[in-house]
Amino acid sequence: MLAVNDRDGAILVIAGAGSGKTRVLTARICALVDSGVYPYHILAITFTNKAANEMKDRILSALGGDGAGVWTSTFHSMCARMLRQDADRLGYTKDFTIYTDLESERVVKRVTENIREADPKRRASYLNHISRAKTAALSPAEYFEEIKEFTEDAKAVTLVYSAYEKELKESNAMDFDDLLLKTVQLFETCPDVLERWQNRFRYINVDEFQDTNRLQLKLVKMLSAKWGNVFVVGDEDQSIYSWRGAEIRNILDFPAEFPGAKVYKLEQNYRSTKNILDAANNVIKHNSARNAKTLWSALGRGSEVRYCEMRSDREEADNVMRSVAALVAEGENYRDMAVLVRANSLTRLFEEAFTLHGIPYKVFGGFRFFERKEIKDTLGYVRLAINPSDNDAFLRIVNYPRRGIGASAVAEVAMMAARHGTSYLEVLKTPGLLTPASEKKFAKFLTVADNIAAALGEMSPEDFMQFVIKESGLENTLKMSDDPEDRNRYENIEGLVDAVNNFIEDNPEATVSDFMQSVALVSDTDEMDDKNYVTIATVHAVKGLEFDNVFIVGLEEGIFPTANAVSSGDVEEERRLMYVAVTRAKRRLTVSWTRSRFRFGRTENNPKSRFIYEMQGDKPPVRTFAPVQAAAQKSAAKPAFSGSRNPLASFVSVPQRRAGAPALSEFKPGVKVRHTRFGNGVVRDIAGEGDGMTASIEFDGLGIKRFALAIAVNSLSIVKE
DNA sequence: ACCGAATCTGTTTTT
DNA sequence: CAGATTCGGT
Repeated sequence: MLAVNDRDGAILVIAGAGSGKTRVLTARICALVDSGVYPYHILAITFTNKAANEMKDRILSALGGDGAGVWTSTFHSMCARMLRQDADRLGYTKDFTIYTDLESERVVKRVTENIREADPKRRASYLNHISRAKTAALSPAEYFEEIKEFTEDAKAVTLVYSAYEKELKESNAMDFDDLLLKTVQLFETCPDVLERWQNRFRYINVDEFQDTNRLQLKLVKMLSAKWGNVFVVGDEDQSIYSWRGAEIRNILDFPAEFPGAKVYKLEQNYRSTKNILDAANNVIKHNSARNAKTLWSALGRGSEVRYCEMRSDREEADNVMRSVAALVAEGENYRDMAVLVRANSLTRLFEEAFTLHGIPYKVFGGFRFFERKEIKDTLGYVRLAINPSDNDAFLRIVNYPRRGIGASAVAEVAMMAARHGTSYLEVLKTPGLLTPASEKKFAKFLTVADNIAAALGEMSPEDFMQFVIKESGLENTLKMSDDPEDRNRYENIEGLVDAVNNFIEDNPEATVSDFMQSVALVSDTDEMDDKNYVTIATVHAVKGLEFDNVFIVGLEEGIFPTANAVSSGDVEEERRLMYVAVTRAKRRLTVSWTRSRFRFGRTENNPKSRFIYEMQGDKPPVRTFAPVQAAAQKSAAKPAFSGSRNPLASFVSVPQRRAGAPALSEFKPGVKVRHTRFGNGVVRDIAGEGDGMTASIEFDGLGIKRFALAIAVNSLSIVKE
């Protein structure tokens, strides 16, 4: 291919959906190496860690050991790695903590309480402003000048921003935007560092360029300034992160930014059948901010797109569940199916329907393992051991588990820390700063923190993690607790040890510190694997992925496009999102909407999405597949199977058991159980055996539901009396 | 300091 | 509706 063999200079490849973007990038890198470029001099930046790893694997299998020198990573991981090396040049230590937005939110919340002008309710807005300011590389004072004319609370925003910055700096911490911003600043203030990296990265390759922001563009420009070899791939029609600061301009203006750049277009789609592609093209052509291009496919027409109008959200979930079962009956695999939603909250009914009928699934987008409170709390101890200045970690764990330390005691520490310009932990360590009564209160905690910090350098990551769980007192507290939720929490914490193990297995040289960094930067899709389950995900989470069978659900005005987009009149990004959703499908696409949906405690009746009309194009309205009404009603009253004669059992594949899941033999009539979604229940009846074993469980206020135990066991625990 | 009950509120997407 | 926050009682 032309683009691939064009070695030097700036090159932009506009690559339509399914046109083999990643393949082009990999082929390009292999071609570079073949032409004599040292792999060591090649940088490849992707959007997710998973994509980075996949690319690395592909390069390795194409080039063998030679490929190992190519550096593949995301912007954020790359910056974190660079900053670790030279953090001291910016006044941080190498052990700086990466604050995810959860931490940022906590900081803003705390900071807001001490600022008279600030309204605690506008937290989200402040965070937004801070991110925008950083992405524009503006200090609080500079940002104030920018916004003062049209922002009512510009003063408050500025105060919160600068207090936030102070907190982070004092905690030796950086947020996501800082990772990019501080790297740019490092390059600006330390030309020697920049030159070192320029000499290393002589060929820079960037995937998903349409989703880069200003700082990322700046980084690319700085790094490539010496050699001028930049190869970027992207598609403005798939730009779906403008709300996070991504600039479509980066790709549209690439030729202007990099004079002499060559531009290639890839318009052949190798992924989807013609019917699916027509639908995608029909949707996207309604957008104006784009370089017109039309994807074409050499594949056949394939199945018609299915349009399903449902009466209710439950019926919609039921319909998808049935379709999945039917497809599996035809020989399709769960792993080749995806249910795509606009918002996380819409996944719920699908989870319920799938659980109820024994269809294995995984949800991506939304709450992640590492965001669970108990996990965050446990990691708080690790954070404080690695970075003793991390005040947010201190506040998180100082009274968890309960040590009788309340707000007033903590306030005393905060005051002394401010007065003496030290970290909270340092206040505890310095004799005489606190009243004797407080000092006594904190003594236990201080010992724990000291012991954990001492253990950090002495133990293997795995032993250290175990030690933290014990020493912190979490093990005792949670194991002693009679709240069944706590048992679950403890199991999750134990899962953390597994996570550390897995990480060390993949990176034998890695330290706990490396693990912590990876935790902050993992994304949902990084966890995807090839096990046999249906993917339930937000459209954002499946960018770059493909599935044979795709269901796009909830296609109603106000949902997809969202109410916000509709009222602000800014529907183009929603349309690109729809385009991304449609183009995930290879062979079969089903879209559905419903006339009534239960949301926020009330029933909504929204008209079907404008995207439905657009998809259908000039073709006569495509036949709408009505739900099987009679059957749907019946099924709502009764599970689709009963006893051991489970018609699904023959093709249900059993997912991997969650660690600590109860043995199937533990389920007997009369046993009390807890389901992660349905709550507490009692087993009424058991039928079948082995993997085909099913249980009827009566839930408080929800009636009796029947489960395929081998699958549902992951969501069930036995409640011990 | 801590617990539970009453009350409020917010609901798009995430490296 | 569910999660967070506030409040009042111990």
